[in-house]
Amino acid sequence: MTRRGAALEMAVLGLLHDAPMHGYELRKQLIVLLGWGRVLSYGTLYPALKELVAGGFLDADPAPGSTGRNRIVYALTAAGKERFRELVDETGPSSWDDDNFGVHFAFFARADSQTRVRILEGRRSRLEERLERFRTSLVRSRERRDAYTLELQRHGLESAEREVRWLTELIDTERAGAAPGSSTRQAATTHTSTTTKETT
Amino acid sequence: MTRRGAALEMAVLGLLHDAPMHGYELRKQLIVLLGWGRVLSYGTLYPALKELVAGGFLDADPAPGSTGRNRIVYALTAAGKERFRELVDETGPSSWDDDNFGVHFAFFARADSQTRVRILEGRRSRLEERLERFRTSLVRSRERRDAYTLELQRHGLESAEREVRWLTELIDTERAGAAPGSSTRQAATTHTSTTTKETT
DNA sequence: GTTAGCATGTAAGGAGTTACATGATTTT
DNA sequence: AAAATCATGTAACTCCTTACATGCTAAC
Repeated sequence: MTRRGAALEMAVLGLLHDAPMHGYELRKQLIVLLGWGRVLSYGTLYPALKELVAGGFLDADPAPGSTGRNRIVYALTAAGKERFRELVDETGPSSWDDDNFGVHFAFFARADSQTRVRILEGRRSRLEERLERFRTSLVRSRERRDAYTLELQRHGLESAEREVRWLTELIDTERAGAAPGSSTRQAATTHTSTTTKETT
Repeated sequence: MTRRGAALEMAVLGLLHDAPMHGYELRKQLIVLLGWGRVLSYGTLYPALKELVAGGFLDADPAPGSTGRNRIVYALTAAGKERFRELVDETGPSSWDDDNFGVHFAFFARADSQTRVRILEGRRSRLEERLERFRTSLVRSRERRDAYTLELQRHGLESAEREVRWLTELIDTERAGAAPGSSTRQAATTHTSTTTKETT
């Protein structure tokens, strides 16, 4: 029970809940799912899958499909679905960690409104705490800081404040009983039209 | 030569370049220096210091000062100053990594303008690459995504775009031969006045 | 005089990466 | 038939955290 990254566990279970997949495909989906610009490596994924199989959350079937190659298709077991539900319903500190918040958000559609609000609020207070501590330490030590250090801190502060405002908006929307992005914005695809160079 | 976190190494050398310090104090400074809301632990810091001493970059003096307690004050050696200079002048990919960029930026005042521009541009292209890949993958798979997934991705995209704009502004400022924050903005402390709730 | 905070360290382990090893399938 | 890319895995190593162990000093 080596506690293999809770975020990864939840993401894997959530994706396989939608549709069974083999590891290679799963990895690509995982990378897209969250802002994870970082590449999730096989050295992380395969051992994690192995453990989930050992724990009885996944079934591993040597794919009989398509061309009969050596792929292994993973699918959620009943225990896996139950485990995913537990994770989705979790509203403790672990759900608003830097690492876990993104995954929880990605599967918000599976949670009920109360859960969503609790997680969003938890996340917001965590950020506000950090912000507060940061501001105080800035005030305490403003001697001898050059323009670049100041700019770095100003930018950090601004980003964090923006994040807090984003969360506040989401909380308000949620309380009003609506889905995000339904009012003002066009959701995600305003840009995509230009710059479609395929430099792979 | 275990390659102990380049970011930590540079931050330690940079801070001790300004003023000798003992580990406990150093840790607090390190946490403030960057947006590091995360707590840098002693289990990371002390072994790192040990290694820098072993490498000849730091001198460790049992503090004879103040009350004669058991503190160890670290100071840069000549080799340490040289090493720091190397790190400051470095403009390769390592200088625009997620992990290292912040530290390099924090010590920008020590680098010359050319170095600064190179690092800023490197950082920007790295972010733009990521953005491009992200946008393409969004277009490729817009089926079956609920409002929350879309909102998460929209927000991620927006943050990254904002970051790129920030870098562009800095590059322009740098090319014009000015320091950041000198034109429009008031640098860092515009907020601090409101919201001073002390809910610890 | 005891609690809080200063100060230094070590051991174990968690969460991941890189590099390697291997082979099947598809594309050129 | 060669090259690309699909696909699965392991071993070694990195960087960091948590938890522990120790003792000194300041404040209440």
